[in-house]
Amino acid sequence: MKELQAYQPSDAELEILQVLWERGALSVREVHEALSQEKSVGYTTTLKQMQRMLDKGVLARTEEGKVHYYRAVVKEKPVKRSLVRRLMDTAFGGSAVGMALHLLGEEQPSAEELKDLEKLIEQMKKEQND
Amino acid sequence: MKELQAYQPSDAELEILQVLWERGALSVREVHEALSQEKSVGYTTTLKQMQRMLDKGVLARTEEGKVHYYRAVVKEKPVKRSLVRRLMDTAFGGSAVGMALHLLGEEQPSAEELKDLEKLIEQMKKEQND
DNA sequence: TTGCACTTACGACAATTGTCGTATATATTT
DNA sequence: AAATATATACGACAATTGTCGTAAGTGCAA
Repeated sequence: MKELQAYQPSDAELEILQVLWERGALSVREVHEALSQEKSVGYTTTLKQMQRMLDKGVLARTEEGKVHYYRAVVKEKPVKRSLVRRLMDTAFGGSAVGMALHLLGEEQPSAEELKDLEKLIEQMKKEQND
Repeated sequence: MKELQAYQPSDAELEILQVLWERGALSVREVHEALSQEKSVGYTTTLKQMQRMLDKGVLARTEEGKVHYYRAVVKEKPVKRSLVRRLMDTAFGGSAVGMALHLLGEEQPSAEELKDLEKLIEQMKKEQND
């Protein structure tokens, strides 16, 4: 049985969510400023995207004077999980390890990161023997 | 400087590519049969997708009687790499390890897979000291 | 030679996306 | 109160996607 299809944000939506997940409730202006650091885009473009996300129920907002403050309704973890899962399913035959190997093969992790990885693996080995 | 945007197949396109990467040059019928195992979709839908991919230069074909045989022009590795990278950049701040950790935290790998992972990590540790 | 059976070619459609321009409403400043 | 900023609301557009229906071509079987 396939999962009910989870919410899959588009690229532009994900960028906006990313900002809101990190910084909480923000005005369109604030989100727009944040996005502008990364790319060039019109204010009304960001506004429109956020309004559409509001319609979809992905964002919620509260009004304060003439400014509207938006916040993410969808949770970061599950959304990212579903994004990763889709790619994992179509491109890596559903194998998390396969995808992880592919990822790790791409770049040299720092000593710090290697330690995290080893710790995780240790833990997984232990769980294996339960 | 950002990379030139690489080809990013849509979901349906990726499914088709997946079949062709695995099995080489196939007729539309054959691809359609393969896809039908996974989901319900009309023959002409698959045909249309493949024709569009031909237009884009993503696929190439040779005619043989009335049947056309299609093959992938784009390479599996780079395409997957770019797909993973996009998600990694937008959802995991560009950290491969961050994404890998997220992935591995999701499911219990088999003993076999754990071994692969450990081997990879050993290798990376060695490279670190070069 | 007629006519299935099967293939490709084409066109159409609705939904989604990314982008804006323009209009309107509302504060804030003179 | 009038003018100036600044926010939001709305509508539009082109491109992409996923899906088909229908037409037209081709070759083999009866």
